[in-house]
Amino acid sequence: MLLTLDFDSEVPIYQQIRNQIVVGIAGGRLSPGERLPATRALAEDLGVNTMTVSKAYQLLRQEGYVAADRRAGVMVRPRDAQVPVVPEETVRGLRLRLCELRLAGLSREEILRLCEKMCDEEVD
Amino acid sequence: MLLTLDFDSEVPIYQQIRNQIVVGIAGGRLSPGERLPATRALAEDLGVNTMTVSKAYQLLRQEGYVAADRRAGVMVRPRDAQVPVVPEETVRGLRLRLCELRLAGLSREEILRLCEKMCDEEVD
DNA sequence: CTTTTTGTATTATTTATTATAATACAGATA
DNA sequence: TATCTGTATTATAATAAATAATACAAAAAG
Repeated sequence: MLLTLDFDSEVPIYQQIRNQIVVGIAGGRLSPGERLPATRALAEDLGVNTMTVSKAYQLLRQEGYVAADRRAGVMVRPRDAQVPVVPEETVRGLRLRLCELRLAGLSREEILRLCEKMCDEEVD
Repeated sequence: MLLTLDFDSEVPIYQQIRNQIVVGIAGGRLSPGERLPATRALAEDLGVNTMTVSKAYQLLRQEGYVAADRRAGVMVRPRDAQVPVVPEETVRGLRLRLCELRLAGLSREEILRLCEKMCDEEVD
């Protein structure tokens, strides 16, 4: 998994890391059970502080996307362990983006086609 | 238009104001050409600083969602003045939310149904 | 047993962002 | 003239984000 950071972005680094890992898992580029890079290794790789990566990992753990094991590091949550709750922020965020697309002039059908396309990107 | 602020949220207040106005425009609760509340009035109404509202308005203006006129205040962008460019952040944000729904266990069809429902909320 | 690696906690510091407060100004309106 | 409009200004406070250096417990490898 290749992570690309945008240091000019308003989005905090730890959030960028968290977001890209979420997209990576959903897209199948990170498989259930697969190990994520060690905190220090990823930090050095990205050129950021150890605690910044740690904060991203803790966030992912809290949200149930990964499981942190002291012995084996951080790994992608196995397929059987489901997270049934849909965060309210996810729903609100989705609505916001759909509204933005609407106001950018896209039709209902164009928007839904885009959503379909994105859903199909997620091959696992 | 009723704005509801969450002061405990991680999302900045000016961003919350901006987001809710965007959703309000797309949902037809704010019509093209309609005037938004005066900066000071909305600030007092929400119990926040004048500049916080001003920052939200400036953001909306930069993004092309509203037009600020010194004489008449801030109004929703008329229907004819289109904004053809889809912000990269919008696309990235949409993908992220779809991925989160996927990882929350929703099927492709459930997600698309949700998107359809949200698109139909936007009645204008 | 020693060394290494794991995530993470700690403490301090720096920087950037966010929000507020009190004024003020230009332009338009009544 | 007085009163709106958005916004610029300056200062200040509070919070968040990121870094730095160190440390600790737990597990694995040598």
